[in-house]
Amino acid sequence: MPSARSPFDPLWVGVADPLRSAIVEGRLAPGKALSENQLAAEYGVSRTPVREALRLLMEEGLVEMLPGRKVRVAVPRPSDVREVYDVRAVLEAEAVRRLLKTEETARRVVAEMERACDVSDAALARDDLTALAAANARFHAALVSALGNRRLLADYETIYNLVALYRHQSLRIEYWAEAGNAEHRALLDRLRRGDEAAAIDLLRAHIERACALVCRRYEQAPAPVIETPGPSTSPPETRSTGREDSP
Amino acid sequence: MPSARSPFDPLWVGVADPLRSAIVEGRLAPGKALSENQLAAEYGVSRTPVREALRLLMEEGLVEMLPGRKVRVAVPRPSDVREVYDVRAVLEAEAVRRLLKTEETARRVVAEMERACDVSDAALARDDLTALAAANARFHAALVSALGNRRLLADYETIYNLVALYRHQSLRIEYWAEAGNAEHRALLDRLRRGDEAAAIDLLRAHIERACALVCRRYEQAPAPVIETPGPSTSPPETRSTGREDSP
DNA sequence: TTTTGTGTACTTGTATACAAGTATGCCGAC
DNA sequence: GTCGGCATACTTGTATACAAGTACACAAAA
Repeated sequence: MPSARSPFDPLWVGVADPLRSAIVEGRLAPGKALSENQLAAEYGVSRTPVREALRLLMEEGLVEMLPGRKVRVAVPRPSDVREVYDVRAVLEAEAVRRLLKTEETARRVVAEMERACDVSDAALARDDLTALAAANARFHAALVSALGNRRLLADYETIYNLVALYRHQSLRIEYWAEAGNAEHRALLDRLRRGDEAAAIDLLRAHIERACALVCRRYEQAPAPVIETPGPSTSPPETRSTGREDSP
Repeated sequence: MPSARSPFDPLWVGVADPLRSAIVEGRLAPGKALSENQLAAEYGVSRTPVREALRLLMEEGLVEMLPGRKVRVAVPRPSDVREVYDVRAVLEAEAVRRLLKTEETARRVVAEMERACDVSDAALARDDLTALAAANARFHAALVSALGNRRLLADYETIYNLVALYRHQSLRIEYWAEAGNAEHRALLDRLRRGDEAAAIDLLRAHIERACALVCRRYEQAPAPVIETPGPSTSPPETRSTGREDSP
């Protein structure tokens, strides 16, 4: 729930929100050049709100500025990927620790995570990738809610957006979903038994595996090419007919 | 070291940097209203760079926007304080864990932390509060460097700025320095012995105590008054003759 | 005295104008 | 054909102009 955007919000949220979605959902590929003028024309506002939106997305790491001051969708380097996954590991591990501190919280959160797993399985069976991604997000959101700290939660959301960006360019969603859900169930098992150390080990291994997979992908394709502008949210994204991930 | 600001940097860093320093160092009190026009005049630039600087500082939590769209130096609420100290505890605890993972790193970092403690003691003996604050920062920076993650490090720096802001309004620096340094030495002892659990317990207790102290202060003085503008970096800050913290 | 209304002097949000820098493509010369 | 140079069409950074909203003070009326 994107926290109820009112029509009285400043214009830049009306630019930042859809732009963020477009990047996170993979409709805007990494390396895509973003022109202030073009975005302004696209969203029917002037450059000023566009600049503010871009600056926010830069803070979030979804957009980056090149030495020549040109702006583009962030092109992740392996070091970035590793750091982001590392942050995720730190936050989720801490969530596990806090989760297990009080039995009642543990029961509640684990139940919610389990529901998310079920939904995830169902979505996978139906081949409904959108629902699957949502269910996965719900699983992690439930876990991380145990942090009980709005600031850490917000950081986690930012990080999770970056993970989504990385993943879109490197893996078929079916793959990580299938492999991931089994590991999620294993984690739930450890949580139910209250085995903190085992749960955290599992979590770290899970995240490290995902990270390695993504990193390998980026090392294979190290070309940080600046793509030509063109209308930014165009669905027929030139070369979009074939999947890009057959090994 | 503020990472070598070149004269070719965009103008807003020339606003954001001194403004951040002024807030963190306590020259701009929480609640102080910040006017774009006034800041623009003060720094000899137009409103545009000022706006970008303010937006950055808002992201960092040093500045906040009121419902009426007025901007002021952040006035911490107890819940904010608790969350910030909590984030700090999470990051420092993780740093301890990583620190103790490899003996060589542990030795190096602990040595650096010890040096910082010595400098801190010396500064305290000389009553040199500036050097003392710097030494304290060095102690924590050494610890947190063990995170080995630029992103976490940056987050920690942001958090540390907020802690500085909170502290300035609530405690005499001598107080927390004196109490803190003893606890720092105790932490070093646990680290040297490689006792992770004890070190983390100590750390958490240390941070929680500091947090409680600050929180209590803010609960005593709950008035989030908007101070009248006036020239922002004025040293004779109206009511600045007497210390505000005799209990 | 209290209350109400209005004007004024602020505030920020947005749009636009201008300046400067950079890449690109074309055209001519070799 | 290839290379050099210039013009052009971008880019962003900054300043300013305009609009709209808010708060406060002052004055007039009850």
